[in-house]
Amino acid sequence: MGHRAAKDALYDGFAEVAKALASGRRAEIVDLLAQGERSVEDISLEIDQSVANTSHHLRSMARAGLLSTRRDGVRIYYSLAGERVAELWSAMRDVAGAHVAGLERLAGAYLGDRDGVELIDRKELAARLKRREVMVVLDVRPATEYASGHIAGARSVPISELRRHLRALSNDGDVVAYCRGPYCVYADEAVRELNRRGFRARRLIDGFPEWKRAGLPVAVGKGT
Amino acid sequence: MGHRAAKDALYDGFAEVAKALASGRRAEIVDLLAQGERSVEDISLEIDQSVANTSHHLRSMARAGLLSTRRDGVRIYYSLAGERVAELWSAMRDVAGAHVAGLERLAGAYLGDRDGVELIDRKELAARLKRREVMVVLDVRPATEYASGHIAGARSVPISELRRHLRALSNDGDVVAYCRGPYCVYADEAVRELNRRGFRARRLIDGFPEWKRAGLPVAVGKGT
DNA sequence: GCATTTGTCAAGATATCATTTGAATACTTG
DNA sequence: CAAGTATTCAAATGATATCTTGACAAATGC
Repeated sequence: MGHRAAKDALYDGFAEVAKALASGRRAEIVDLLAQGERSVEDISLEIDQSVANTSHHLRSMARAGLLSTRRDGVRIYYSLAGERVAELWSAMRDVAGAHVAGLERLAGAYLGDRDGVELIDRKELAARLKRREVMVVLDVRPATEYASGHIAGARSVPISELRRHLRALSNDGDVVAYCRGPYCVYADEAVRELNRRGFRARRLIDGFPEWKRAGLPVAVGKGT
Repeated sequence: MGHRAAKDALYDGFAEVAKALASGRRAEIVDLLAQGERSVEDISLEIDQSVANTSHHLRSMARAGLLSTRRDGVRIYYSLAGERVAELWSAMRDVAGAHVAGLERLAGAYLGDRDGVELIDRKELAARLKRREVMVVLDVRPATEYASGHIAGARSVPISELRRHLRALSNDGDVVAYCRGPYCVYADEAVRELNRRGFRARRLIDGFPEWKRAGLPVAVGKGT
């Protein structure tokens, strides 16, 4: 094999990783797994695809080194193969967000009108938590995701159960909601609902994976 | 457009970025541009493709937000569209290196036997430079890449001119060679040649872009 | 103006490839 | 062995990516 052929082959090898991510459905899977491990069936429900098709996508990403698996009884759990994969996904999302023509339009179509949703960044939230300000932080992801890791001090209030919890929320102090990441709808919905009910609510600008990767305080388990 | 359709469209948008990187030749281009901007013809020579085909690859990556352009007279210079793109490439390379089956074999075929090439990591080299130890740092990339940015204190000795410079190198103290990145051959070749001539030579484990991104001291210009 | 240099575009040849579905198969547990 | 879960297979579908060739465009300099 000549020098050029060897170089081409090597870079084709790198490109395998990009190929594995070059599909919207697989991007959804990676985004989901950034929250923690999930079973095949679980994933297939979340991305609205058949189990067979989902399995196919998962296998091919695992072959490319993006995912790893763990068997527990009759179930197989997939997760990201490492920290670096999460960073790869985050970089890809940022690059797309910064430059891809029309991505803003697509995000708008999915997330709805974001004008009414006030944002708070990681740094400010972290500082406020550290100063122990009076403030409620709501993790509006499904309970299992909360259990496998959440912002230290946050309460689990899945978006589907937000209304039930509204009564118990005190109306003084701010409310901050967060979910899976910058393009996740749950926190937007929560903030809009809370604002309608008279709370001063904001959403964290991104989500839990970014918080954790920044080395900020996290907790694990079902909590209270 | 339904909720599901909107979500799919958004994630297809993210996947565009991966698609743009999902080819070995385009990966080579990004790796090259991580060293600094280059003209179309220059790039086409480096990746051994026709100008037309190279232009095509460049345009499609620019559309995906990975590259930006600048015109200077009759030439057009392409460069990475931002820091985040360099990070994306680096994450992709690392994930591939850590997991892709057979990548090691491919790297071996391209780089040759690496057993004889001793490595030094960024941290150690930075510490030694800071302590002002007696040591020669050689930038063995082409001179233009050196000029557009290099490790502070390094000397430009393109691999093609290494032999001519050997005589002038003092034989006490260590020699460290570096080039474009972890999979670049130049530094390997330099270290092997230097070892044959009786120097104690090592290669920096990655390359200049990683050094710069780590916030370590860099310099710009032709130097001495 | 006109030739030169450099890059882009359009069309086409070629060779595959990716996605999805449904049925069959494997693996683990009880 | 039966039930539940995941993978694989075969096949249909509908493209898609890469590269080449040749024509065109934009800037420069004579």
